[in-house]
Amino acid sequence: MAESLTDIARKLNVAPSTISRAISDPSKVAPKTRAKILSYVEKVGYKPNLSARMLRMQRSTTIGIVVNDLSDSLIAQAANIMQDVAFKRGYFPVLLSTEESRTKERESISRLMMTNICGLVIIPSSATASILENINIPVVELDRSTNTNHNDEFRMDDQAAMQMATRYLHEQGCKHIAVFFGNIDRISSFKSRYLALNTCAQEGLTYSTFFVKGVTSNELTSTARLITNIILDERHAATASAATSAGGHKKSKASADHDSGSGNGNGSGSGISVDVDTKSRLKELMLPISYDLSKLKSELPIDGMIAANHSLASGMVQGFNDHHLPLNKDIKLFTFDHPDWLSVLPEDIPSITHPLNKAADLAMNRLIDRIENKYTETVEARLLRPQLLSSSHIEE
Amino acid sequence: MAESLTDIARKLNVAPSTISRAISDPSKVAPKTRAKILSYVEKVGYKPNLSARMLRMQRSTTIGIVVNDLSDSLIAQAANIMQDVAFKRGYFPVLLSTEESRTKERESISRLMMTNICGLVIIPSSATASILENINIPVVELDRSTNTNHNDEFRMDDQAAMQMATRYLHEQGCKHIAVFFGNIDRISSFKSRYLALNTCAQEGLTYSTFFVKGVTSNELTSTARLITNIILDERHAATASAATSAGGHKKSKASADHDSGSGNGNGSGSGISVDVDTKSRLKELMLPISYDLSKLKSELPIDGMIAANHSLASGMVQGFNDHHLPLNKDIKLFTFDHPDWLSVLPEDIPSITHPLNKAADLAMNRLIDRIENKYTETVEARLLRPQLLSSSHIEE
DNA sequence: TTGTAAGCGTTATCAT
DNA sequence: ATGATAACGCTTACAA
Repeated sequence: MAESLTDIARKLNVAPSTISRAISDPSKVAPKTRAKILSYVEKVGYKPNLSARMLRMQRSTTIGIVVNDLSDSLIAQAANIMQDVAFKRGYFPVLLSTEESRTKERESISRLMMTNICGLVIIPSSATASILENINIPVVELDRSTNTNHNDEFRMDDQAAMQMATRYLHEQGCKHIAVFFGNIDRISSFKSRYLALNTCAQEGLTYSTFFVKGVTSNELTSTARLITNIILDERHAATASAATSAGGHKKSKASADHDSGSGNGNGSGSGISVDVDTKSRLKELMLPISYDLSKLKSELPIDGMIAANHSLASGMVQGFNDHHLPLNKDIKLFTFDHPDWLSVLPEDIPSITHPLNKAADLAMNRLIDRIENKYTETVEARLLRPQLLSSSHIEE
Repeated sequence: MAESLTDIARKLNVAPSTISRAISDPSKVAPKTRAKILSYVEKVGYKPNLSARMLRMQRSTTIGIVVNDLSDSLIAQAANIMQDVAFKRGYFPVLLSTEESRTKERESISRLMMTNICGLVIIPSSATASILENINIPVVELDRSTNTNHNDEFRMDDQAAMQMATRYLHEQGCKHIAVFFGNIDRISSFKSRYLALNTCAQEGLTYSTFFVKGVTSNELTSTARLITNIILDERHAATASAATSAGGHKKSKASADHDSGSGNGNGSGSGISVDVDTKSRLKELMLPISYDLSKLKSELPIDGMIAANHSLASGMVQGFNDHHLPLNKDIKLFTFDHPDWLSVLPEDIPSITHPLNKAADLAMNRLIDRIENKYTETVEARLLRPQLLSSSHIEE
């Protein structure tokens, strides 16, 4: 068994309190005894019992970090940074991932509260507000918002980001842009990005919004892929009908599944086929926010696509690969989040860097400032400016 | 403040011990009082103080999980799985990431010990063995090994994996394969994969091994990229000189294009004049394990490349992109780990799936079995069979 | 400067 | 079936 403070006190013939002082407040003990104690403590590798200390002091140095999805490398990096900051400032971070599950979120927070955490950084979901209702420790919201204005918040300036995205595509000469979102009712960042779109009127630019079904990152990706395939099919059908529609093009894996059902139906020339079939298929893939398919087939074919996060972007890219279409040629792509895998693509995809690392740093530092009462202003929602990353647009 | 058990006892006019029993051992209390207590407890949302409980019971249900790199999505997924298993079996997982830093590893483990963890799953480094020396709780090693035979171990069967890799490339008609490793002295999986290579003699197949410098994933990637660029330069120079057979040292100009055009690769500097220069540059990029450059320039040009993990693979792919070379055409690529980003590439790269998720599940379950004395056999090193993933090789 | 003693919130062992 | 009591290891007045 590990030695306790009292054990050591007996061994050295001093009072337990002396040992305690020697460790925590060296000035309050005679240098000589202090040296004796510390050397012995060092020798036997004494580790104070944190449970006892926390119980006695009625406070802990444990900070909870609750994130939505650790498999997301952006989030994982942010988590790392927060752990670092916490460590450096003398706190002990406890990291939990909810996988976008409310049940898990509830369990995790509940369990964290039992362990006497002294603060919490959380990437909230729409369920978080009610879970946090009776919590009386400092909380900081990262990346998303509960919209309660109860806590400090650090996240990207979605409006600025969307502005950059649309302006960029506008400059590239795009006319009609498809924008992919996830569930805007569940995830605040999708919502704010969607709302931002309304402020992004660019001359001669129109948008089609797609609300992709799915909760997890993987679900978003595969659904986005399917939708992209449908869009590319549509486009192909449209251009092909202008010329002669010569059978189907070559597709691989994923597009094969969804095609098997429709089998290109009544294809055989005759302008734009699809219609009913495509419509119903699209409906299945999207959230029940009405989308007017006719937009998709307006005179202006889609020549730009924006993914509101990197999971959606991954699906888009896979869709283009399925069609053996080069990225950024006929249709310009643009993605939020600047995911790692961009570096491995043969073509550049312009992107908005998500300043999540910076936000994470600020969030953890703010939390600790709150804990230590070094920051006592009213709550603040800090929006971090994103950055446009693109080989053909190095300004900013 | 949160209510304590004693507070509740006072409110209900019962002894604290009765409350405690009502919660933890319902059979030991009268159904009537039990109901009264539980309903009240429910109402006020009583949360037991875990510090006090741990202090009293001299044990905890906290399990430490120490991983090397959370930004690695494979690792992050494994961490998730372990957290799940732990939760489901009534334990509380605490996740920490070391970023391959020994200091952090030491700190993390030390801190975990103070919090009274009852078990530990760790992805060990070469420093772990000494850190764990005086630990007397169950430990399970995941993915890598301390080679101490003190703990249960769950990881991939590296030998089988390397066999699959080389056999596959052999079947594809490769003759001379470059194999990229990281630091084999620091990371056991690199070592075992390297050692496995010796058992992989395939008829008419030769290997050149590259030990890539770097600790973090990013470092490995960027160094691997540079080395790949050099290899491709060499190859280009070789074929060019063969074609013109100008029997001279004209190769230097060959690589000029990609250097200027390759965008953000942190500049491989000015034109490449092979031999001396290349040799010294290669040396800088690789660990001081002697490598005979002449092999690289033997009659057999490299026609296959194996990356011993996905960070190295990422660098390779970027190298090919820098040269605007299609993957898998003249040089077949092969990677360990089956990283996510493969799905986003236009070309398939065959890969070995790392059965880390399975291993993580087994590891956490074994740990808890040890904690609960449900498993008392001597330590076991379980090697999990990897799987070959390739579009042109669906067997296995 | 150091020792003494009380108490943090639990649970286990007794006694009732 | 329940209540009283001690103890887990530590910190912190307060006393010496």
